[in-house]
Amino acid sequence: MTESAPHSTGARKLPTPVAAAIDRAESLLQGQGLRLTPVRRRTLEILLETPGALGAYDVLARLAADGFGSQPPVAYRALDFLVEHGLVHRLRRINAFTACSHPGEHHHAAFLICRNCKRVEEVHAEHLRATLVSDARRAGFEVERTSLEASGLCPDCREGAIPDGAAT
Amino acid sequence: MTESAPHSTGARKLPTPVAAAIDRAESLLQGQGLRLTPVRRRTLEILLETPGALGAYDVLARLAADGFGSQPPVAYRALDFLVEHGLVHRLRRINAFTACSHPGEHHHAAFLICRNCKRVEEVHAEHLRATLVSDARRAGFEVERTSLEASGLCPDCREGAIPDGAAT
DNA sequence: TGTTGACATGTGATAATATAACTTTTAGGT
DNA sequence: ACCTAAAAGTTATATTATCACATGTCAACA
Ligand SMILES: [Zn+2]
Ligand SMILES: [Zn+2]
Ligand SMILES: [Zn+2]
Ligand SMILES: [Zn+2]
Repeated sequence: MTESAPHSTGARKLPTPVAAAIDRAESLLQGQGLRLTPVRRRTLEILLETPGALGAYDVLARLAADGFGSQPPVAYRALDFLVEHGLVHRLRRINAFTACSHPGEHHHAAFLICRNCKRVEEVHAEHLRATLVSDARRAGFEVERTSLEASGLCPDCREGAIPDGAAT
Repeated sequence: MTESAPHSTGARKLPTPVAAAIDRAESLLQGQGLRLTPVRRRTLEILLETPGALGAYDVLARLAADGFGSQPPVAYRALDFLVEHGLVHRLRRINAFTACSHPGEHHHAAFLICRNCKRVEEVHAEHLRATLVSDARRAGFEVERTSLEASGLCPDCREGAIPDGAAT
């Protein structure tokens, strides 16, 4: 129900990147006694198949089209689960979700969101996070979670791009 | 309509911190040919009077109570204007707004948001921003705006605090 | 094997956040 | 006084997110 990407090599055993990511996700979860149920699996696939980020309702529409429930909690529950277990990230600047590009590595990431084509790049941000945590500690504040996001223009969109608009 | 904070010294000329901030804001705007109209002024006051952050609808309710319009665009327009001109920051993790604590200095800030008491601390983040911008440039991405936010526990809330919950 | 309990899913209703489109008012310049 | 542009008001609607409760699935185990 989710095949695509034929190869020029006769080899048709090679899993697509999406399938590989799903397998990896499944192992990760099983190692923690958690289940990648059908809705969750399909939700992750949907995000993996998408270059940019998707809103919860975009995900929901695709899930419903595949025969899953069509009410918001269906999408939000799957998304929340995947976020909680590090397979998906939530982008607060744009109220959207994107598949993690290196799951299972217990990482902290920052996100570069193209305002033109909506593509999202996940970059490592251990150092950013560490700096923020230590700045915070200096103020007596104990950091639990962070949102490190930037919007701007991706490499492909930098030419012929419209200026900008409002503030930070 | 917005007085409070009596002093023990007989001096009653000293402006409150809020009034001072309003004056500063007004000068800053006038210097750019912009107007701090009544709704905008009151909106800024409301945020300045609040230790934490307020949602747009909280602001709206207060504005309406003061005789301004009671429909969402009234609040959103004032808030957007203030954000655009650096007097207010928008917190995307919590869909809320907070007065800038050092306006007019063309700064980039990060925000520490207490999940317990909702208080918000604004910290300088020129270095964080610079790091992110340069990490991004290395990926060919041109940063225009950033959201650097953390949630956790403020100094006052660290004792007797409930553990935590979900993921980043 | 049947019961039970935890987890997962489905659904309807509603809350919370945000914007669009249009009208009226206001502040300033001529 | 008249005109114009910006601001404020208002109605309606779009978008995002959660609550509450019913139903289904599955494995532990009596
Ligand atoms: Zn990731
Ligand atoms: Zn782009
Ligand atoms: Zn500030
Ligand atoms: Zn606190």
